[in-house]
Amino acid sequence: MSDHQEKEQPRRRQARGERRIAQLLQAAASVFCTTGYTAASTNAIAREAGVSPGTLYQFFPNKEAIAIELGDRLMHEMRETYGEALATVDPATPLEQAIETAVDRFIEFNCRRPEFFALMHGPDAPGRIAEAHDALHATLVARVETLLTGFLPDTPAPDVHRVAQVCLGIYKAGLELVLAHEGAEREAYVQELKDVLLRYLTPLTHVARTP
Amino acid sequence: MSDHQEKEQPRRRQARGERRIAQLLQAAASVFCTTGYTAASTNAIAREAGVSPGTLYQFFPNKEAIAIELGDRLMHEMRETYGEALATVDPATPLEQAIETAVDRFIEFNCRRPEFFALMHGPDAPGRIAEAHDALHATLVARVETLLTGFLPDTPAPDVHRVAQVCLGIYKAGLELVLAHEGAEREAYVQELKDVLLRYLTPLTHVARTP
DNA sequence: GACAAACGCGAGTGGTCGCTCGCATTCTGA
DNA sequence: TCAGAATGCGAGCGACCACTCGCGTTTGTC
Repeated sequence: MSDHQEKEQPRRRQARGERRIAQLLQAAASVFCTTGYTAASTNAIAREAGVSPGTLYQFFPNKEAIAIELGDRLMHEMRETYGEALATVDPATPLEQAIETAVDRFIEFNCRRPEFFALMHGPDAPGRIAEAHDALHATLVARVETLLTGFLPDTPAPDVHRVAQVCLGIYKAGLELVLAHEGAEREAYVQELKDVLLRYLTPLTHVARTP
Repeated sequence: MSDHQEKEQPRRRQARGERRIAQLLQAAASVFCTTGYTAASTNAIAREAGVSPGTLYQFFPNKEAIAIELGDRLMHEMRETYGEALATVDPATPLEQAIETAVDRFIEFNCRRPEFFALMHGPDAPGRIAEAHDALHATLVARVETLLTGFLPDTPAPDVHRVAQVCLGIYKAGLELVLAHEGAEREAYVQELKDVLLRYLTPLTHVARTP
């Protein structure tokens, strides 16, 4: 039991290889973004990156691994950029400001990296990607739940869970509308999204506020 | 210019043929529902229907035509069941009741025919299906807009348009949650959906209500 | 400079899918 | 009864896709 090397020993990479990987991931992001994961062909990704199919498979064992690595890097960039974006809000701040901050941050990230939405909310997701998606969703639900618990202290847990799910659904729907528009129109949809969430949640806090 | 027959002269069908078509469409609905349009293979549809691939192509010229015909029948059934579901609401009825009725009707239909959601909100849609989807969406937006105009008489048209889009986005998000749950939990999500819409729209009517 | 390893290529392989074709069977109408 | 049309079959065709392989090129190391 001493010699089982679980997975690939990571091949020694030259600087050129790392550059190629970044290039390929950028091409993959572009292709995934326009065609979705399933419809994207590895040949198309290689062509977009200006390399041959064989070169692509020098750095990724299969198509899924490309999406996995891209997803991992996006997730890492997200955490790096915002830290625990939602965790910094404490119940002392008004609900309106909490929504404002959270929505602005996530919208900004999704506008800057549209491939994140394409990968995560895309309909076609093979094994590991679907897992990653579910994991992220579960994390977000849990985070929103703890946040909501601060605002709705007397609401029973199952209800909080449901409200969190609804909030994320609303956010996703709003994000789609936001990404589909530009400039001033986009800003207007962002504001609508905030309004929807605020008006949905405000009455819940009032009900819970009992002396 | 007298003899160009634009499209197919509809072949004379026997009763057996009509039965096969219904059988194939039901199989297609099942397969589309579980795998989505693109991932669904015509062979799988034929197998599900218990016939050979050749038989399938006796009745449909290609894979897209299957989805088109299925979509058409679903649309027809929807109109037949609910008539102009949203048109029957007049501004005299309270907003709450209007939302109640519209949401209940559409939710019921989508629960009874889940393939409708799979076809319409599925990510993969080739030419004509995407067109049908866009047409349906445009119709719904227009309908919701006229409804909203009754409740928000003083709101400018672009704002009404945006609000209608947001309402449909919320509905779609809610529908996904509803379809993902069963029984009492499902009912709870239906109620949340109604609450979201009502709370989102109510302040708009108050603002517009000027003496 | 020499050797090995990493990089790069693109034709090729196996598999799947949409769809066809030749032929057999069943039904319709006279 | 019988010709012709509709129905039914399933092996197979062409296209495409994920992925491989053999071989040539570049890079790091001594």
